[in-house]
This record gives sequence, C-alpha cells and structure tokens, in this order.
Amino acid sequence: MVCADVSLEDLLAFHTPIDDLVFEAGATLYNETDKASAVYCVRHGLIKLVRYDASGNQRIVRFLKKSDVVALESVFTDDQQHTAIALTEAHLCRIPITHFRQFIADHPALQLRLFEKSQEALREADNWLSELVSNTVPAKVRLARLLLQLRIGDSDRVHRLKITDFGSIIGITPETISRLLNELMADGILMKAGRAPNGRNYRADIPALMLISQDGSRVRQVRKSY
Amino acid sequence: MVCADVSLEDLLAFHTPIDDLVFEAGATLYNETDKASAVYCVRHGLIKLVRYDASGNQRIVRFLKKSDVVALESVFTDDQQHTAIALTEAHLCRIPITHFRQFIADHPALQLRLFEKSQEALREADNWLSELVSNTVPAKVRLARLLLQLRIGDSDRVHRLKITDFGSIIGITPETISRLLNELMADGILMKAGRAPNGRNYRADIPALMLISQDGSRVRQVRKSY
DNA sequence: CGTGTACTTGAGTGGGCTCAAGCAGGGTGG
DNA sequence: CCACCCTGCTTGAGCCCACTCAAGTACACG
Repeated sequence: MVCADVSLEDLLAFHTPIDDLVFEAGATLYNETDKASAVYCVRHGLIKLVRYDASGNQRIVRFLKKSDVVALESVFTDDQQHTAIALTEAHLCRIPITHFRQFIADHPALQLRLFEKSQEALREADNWLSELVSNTVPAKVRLARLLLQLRIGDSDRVHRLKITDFGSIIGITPETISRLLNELMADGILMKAGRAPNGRNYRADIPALMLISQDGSRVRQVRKSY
Repeated sequence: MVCADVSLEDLLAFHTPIDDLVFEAGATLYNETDKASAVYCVRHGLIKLVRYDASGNQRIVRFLKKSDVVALESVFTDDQQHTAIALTEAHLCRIPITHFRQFIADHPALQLRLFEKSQEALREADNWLSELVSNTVPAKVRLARLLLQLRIGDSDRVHRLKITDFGSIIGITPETISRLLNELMADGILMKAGRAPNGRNYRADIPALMLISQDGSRVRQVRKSY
C-alpha cells in the first residue's frame, strides 16, 4: 500500500532516486551490522528478517511480503536490528533513508499508514511469541501452527521453506523438523509439491493441521479445589 | 511522553472525560475477549500483556512501563489482542477510544510519536523472540538474559517477578524456574531483597549474569570443510 | 561425473517436563 | 492470638521429547 498508494506516485514526482531492484533467492538485502541507509517496499516475493543471538544461533523474527516495508525502524534509528534475506526472488523498490524521512515529514497522511504497518508487524510478532515458541507446547503442534501461517491465500498450498528456516522460527533443530515433516507426510497430511527454486510448496490437509494445532494434550494440571 | 507531552495538556483542554485510575497489583485492566474501548497511558507501575494460546497456556508477550501506551492497537481494530494485568500498583490515565481516535486525527504530530512508540514495542518483541525463547539455548542462559532485561536502571537490582511469570516469558515451567533461581542464589549471583507487594526484587551480580547470558556452550557443530 | 547443499535416518543422551507432596508466609476470622 | 487457608514456592523421582553426533542419501549444478 505504502508504495502502491498515493505515496509511490508522490515519491516519483518528488524526483528522488528510487532504485528498482531484483534480489534472487538467498540474496542479502542488508546486514545487522550495517548502518541504516534505506527502506525497501516489497513488490513481490518473500523476505525473512533474521537475528543472530549471543551464541551465534540464527533466529527468524518476521516475514515480509508484498506491500510490506523493510527496515522501517531506520526512520528513527541508524542501527539496523536485523539482517534481511530474500527467500524467493524478490522485487523491491529502494528508497534512500534521507529521502524517506523528508518525505514522511512532508506527508502527514503517510505517518498514520506507517503507524498502522508497524502495528501489523507487532501483531504478527505477538502471534509468534504466543503460538510458536512455547517449549511447553509439543513441537508438532507448533509446526502445524506455523504451516497454517504459511498457507498461501485460501488454497490448500503452504510455503515450503528450508528445514533450517522452519527450525529457526520455532526454535528447534533441523533434524527434529525433518522427522516431524516426514511424520506428517506419512500421515498423508502433507505432500511435497512445486519445483525449486520458486513455487516450492506443500499440498496440505488444512483441517487436519488445524486439528493438530489446537492440541491440548499437554495442558497443565490445575490444583484441584474441593 | 505521549501523555506527559503536549498531548496530555491538549487532551485536557479538549474537555474529554479522562479517568485517572489506580490499579493494584494483580488487577486486570481489560481482557482479550473485550471489545476495545480505551487506551491507557502508564504514569507509574508495571503492566504485563498476556495471551492464552490454543491449549490454554498463559504467555507474556510484553511489558509496559512509565510513558508507554496500553492497547494502542485499538486505534485500528476493535479486537483486543491481549489481556493487560498490573504487576505492581499502577497509575494510569484512561482515554476513551473514540476520543483518542478523534484526537489523533486532529493532531498529526502525535501520529509520528505513536509510530515511534509502536516501533519501540516491535523492537522489544524482536528482542524477546531472538534472545529469550530458543529451545536450543539452555534455559539458564535465557533466564540470565531475562534477568538482565529486568534490571532496574543502572543499579544492581532486578525486578523479582513471580516464578510463573518468569516461566510464561521464556516458555518453561515454574518448577524449572525455581530450580534455576535457587542455583543462581546458591552461586551467590542472586540475592532476594525488598518486600512485597511492591519493591520485591533481587540484588544481582550483574557481570556474572552477563557472562552466563553470553554462554556459547551449545553452539552447533559446523560441518568441517577440508 | 564430481562436488556441494539440502535433507534423512539412526543411536544414544540429557535437560526440562510431569506428577506429587511438602513448606513458608501473609491474611483473615473466630 | 492462634488456627486456618490460600497462594507462592520448593523439592524429589521418573520419564520422554528433542538434542547431539554421525553417517548416509537425493538432487541440482557446473
């Protein structure tokens, strides 16, 4: 929206040097250690935002897709907080940060849109925190939840990430992911479909996944009150 | 800031019915299932934002403290996404959501401030995701990281939450939390201090905690390339 | 045809969970 | 003032899920 709406045309009219870029799958947009220099609007494709913790483990904190804005935090700070990597081929428009800041200042209506974008991202982060990362919920349940979030539209298709990526979202090892996915395939709930490098996906039995995702097998015993 | 800055005076001048409220420790501001009806500015105290996942487990997704705004998402949606509970006695000013929306519309400068607030919250959420919830990092390390985040200013004091609250942040059971805290106390890194219901805290050996928090004992073996 | 990357599979281990019981302290009411 | 409760915390024993390490397979690509 931000780029597709008013703002894009306005930006172009602004005579700013906008680069229209194509990143191929696996390419890095920028690194955690870089100074903020631009924001990117996603036109097409899937981007992962990752962080490396103190022990060097990779962790995916969010996905960005069509009409999302990458590196929005650089409006307020020069420290990038993530590394951004394309998961599929991605088309982006790059807006130098100084121009973007100026543009925001000149267009108050945009501020509310960006605020809303930010709230959306926050909502997704909260979702991940509450659904995807609890040790107290079995890994299989969390994986089912993640697969549902990766559903493509209303279809029976689900994005098929690399198993290490599945792992760095829900916080378990690739080996365990592999075992769980094979289990789901053995049960006929998941089937490999599509071809690399794009379109890699699963055909999924959505109702079955929803059933698994609501699993309450490990509900904590509450002390009885007589 | 939002409440302490321009906006508060402006709001008052606006003749809006602002309630100035005091919640005691443990009191609920609002529930996940309630319709959005207001935002709250925190003047003093600590608020936790919790969610209950499909299996009924409680999960803390964020803390809010002085100068933060609670229920900011209700600017855009009527669905509350969390339950908000006071952890200490808390002083809040309550602004009915219709007034707040109107006020935002009339005061563009506020939009940028709220956008920034939202980015701050997002940053904290990302931090939690990347540092606090990885199963692949030992629980003790994650607990040390959490304790450092709960540090009070630059002192050697750390907020002492209930063990179930510690648990619902990093995703482990209260029993394990208890064992780990006792371990830290046995090592002289942590000492109980302060009195209930407020001021409950630990005196901590901060450098020791930092050491533990950077632990790399479980770094994954990288396949050697000869 | 060889090399690298992604994934699979197996065996063994251990950290954190479950269930269960007991303790400590601060209210509250008799 | 004590008895009682209730909530928060502790401690123990046993188990199991997910981890570690290690080796092997599948497949894409030059």
